[in-house]
Amino acid sequence: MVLKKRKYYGGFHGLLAPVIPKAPRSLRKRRLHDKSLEDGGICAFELLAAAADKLLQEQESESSTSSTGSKGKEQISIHEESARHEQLEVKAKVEPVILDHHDPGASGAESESVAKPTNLELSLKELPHSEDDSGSDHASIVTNSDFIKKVNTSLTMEAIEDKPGSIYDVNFGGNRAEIHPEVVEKQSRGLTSVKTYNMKDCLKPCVHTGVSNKSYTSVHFPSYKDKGNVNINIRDDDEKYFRYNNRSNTRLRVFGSRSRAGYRRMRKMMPSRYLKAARKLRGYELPNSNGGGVKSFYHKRKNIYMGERFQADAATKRRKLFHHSSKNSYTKEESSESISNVVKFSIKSFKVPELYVEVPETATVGSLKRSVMEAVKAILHSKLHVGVVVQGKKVRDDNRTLQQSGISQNCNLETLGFTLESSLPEASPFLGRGETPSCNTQQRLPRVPSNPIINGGFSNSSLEPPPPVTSLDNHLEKNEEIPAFAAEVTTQVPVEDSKALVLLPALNEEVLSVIPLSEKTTKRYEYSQRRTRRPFSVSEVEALVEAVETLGAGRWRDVKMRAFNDANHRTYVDLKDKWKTLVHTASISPQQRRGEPVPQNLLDRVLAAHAYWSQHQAKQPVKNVKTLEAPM
DNA sequence: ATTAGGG
DNA sequence: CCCTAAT
Repeated sequence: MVLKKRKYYGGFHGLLAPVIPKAPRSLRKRRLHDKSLEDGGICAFELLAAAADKLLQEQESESSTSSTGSKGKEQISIHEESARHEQLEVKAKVEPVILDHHDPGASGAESESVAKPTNLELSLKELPHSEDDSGSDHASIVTNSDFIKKVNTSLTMEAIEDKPGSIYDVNFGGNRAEIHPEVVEKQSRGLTSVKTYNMKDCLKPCVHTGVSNKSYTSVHFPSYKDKGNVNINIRDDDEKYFRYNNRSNTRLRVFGSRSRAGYRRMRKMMPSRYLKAARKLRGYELPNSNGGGVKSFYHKRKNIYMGERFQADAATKRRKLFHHSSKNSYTKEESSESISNVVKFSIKSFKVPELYVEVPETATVGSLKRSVMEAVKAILHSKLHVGVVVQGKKVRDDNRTLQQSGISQNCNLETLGFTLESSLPEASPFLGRGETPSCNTQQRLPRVPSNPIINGGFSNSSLEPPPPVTSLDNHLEKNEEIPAFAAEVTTQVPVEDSKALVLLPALNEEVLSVIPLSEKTTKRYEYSQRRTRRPFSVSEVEALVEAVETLGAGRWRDVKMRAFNDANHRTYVDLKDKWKTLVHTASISPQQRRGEPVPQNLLDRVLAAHAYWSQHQAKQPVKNVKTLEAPM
């Protein structure tokens, strides 16, 4: 309904908000010395980066050595030196089957399909224990793997199929292999530390053609600070993901699930309550519940032809739910024995606001690493706060009791949520670093405040800001379906009464590089941005007054059609509101009025019409317009 | 989808 | 303008 409403009159003008420069960059300047860097949180990311590097190096250096024997077998070993040190080593032996020919090549010499074993080794060392137990335990970075898929040195894992336990396409710097999740087994070797996971030896030549635009790589680092939990999830839009978890024990898990590609989109477009409903419908449960923190969404795409309202609406609703998108999984237990009911919460994980990393395909892993790092730092640098969300509403009053807040034994778990919110300075601080604008860093629809977007500090983005409508092309391969993601990253520019959808690249450069959701920034962008303000012009007021005089106050739908049928950005609700303000304006002294002054004669008419319709049954069908107009 | 009001 | 309850 609402959606419809917006669609109906929506148009997208409202979305045509000025591009808001978003991007804090100053943060990038901060170096590894930052305290936050030393936090576990950051290390986690480093791990990722390190892993990527390792993979790369291994791939490049190893030419044909099969260190572990079994050929055609992938192996990922995780060494757990000790829970204390949390030194982890992830080894992955992969026998690349084919090198992507199209690969511009990490090393041009390998442009042929060559089967070479690759030994991948990751060392996750010294996961720092955090000093404080505050909420910066988790950090999540979600990247659209499209950006790195074609990077020779990238590491990507994506589900090839949309079925549970389907095959994962693993790309280690150009070497591709497939992994069958269901075959992954854990082979614990002793209490000590080496746990090996064998992926079925199903390496198969896999030519990478095109890219699934639905792929997302998610790296999740739950609190490893104090608990040493580290999660690395790599999932695609279909919600499959690999996860490395070193909670109490090291585990590697592969999750496969039904397609939830749309879920993400849905989440962005729908009010949480709807999402919940959707989830329920599908009987889907967030992986989050087990600490994973990876959310998936089911989305029912709706036809949209006039985007403004639709998106605005969706975004808007979304925003309410999770203040900062940081959602968490937790469990609540009840105590039947307490004197006064006790509510126990077992929060298994927090998820920081999602971050989106957007980098050119040509970016290097190193760049990606830096980008991620920046993002993490941005978040961790700020103080984190915990928010409590009950039934989609944030409980701001810390003095309220749980009971008063609706958090009782009987409360539905689904209605309770915790969020981690960071209070980063302004986004601007993160901008900075004159980096080459990444070709397509774009802002999201004005109405859909973007998630933080991290613009990798890549320098070779030769891409020009894509022209309006084609901007999406940069993100999508021709035949690919336009993912919601891309759409959301698009910026629309207001066009008076235009129904055309105009997508523009964000203002160039100053493209934000890192926009972590933060108390402040998020507030501004939240999940949705309010429509750009568009004061009524005198002529509009005049039209409105005229319409109300004839139709009466209350028949806004008719007023809309009569006087603003072509003004897509004026909904009947807007007209109703405007009338309200007009009545108010007309009743106050001119000195108290603001904005473009409305001719007194119009205000007089407003008062007259208001008085008139207040006494008459406004809603009836057309009345004697004369009656009213004469007097006026 | 609209209307009516509060925020 | 946004958000919602109530139609």
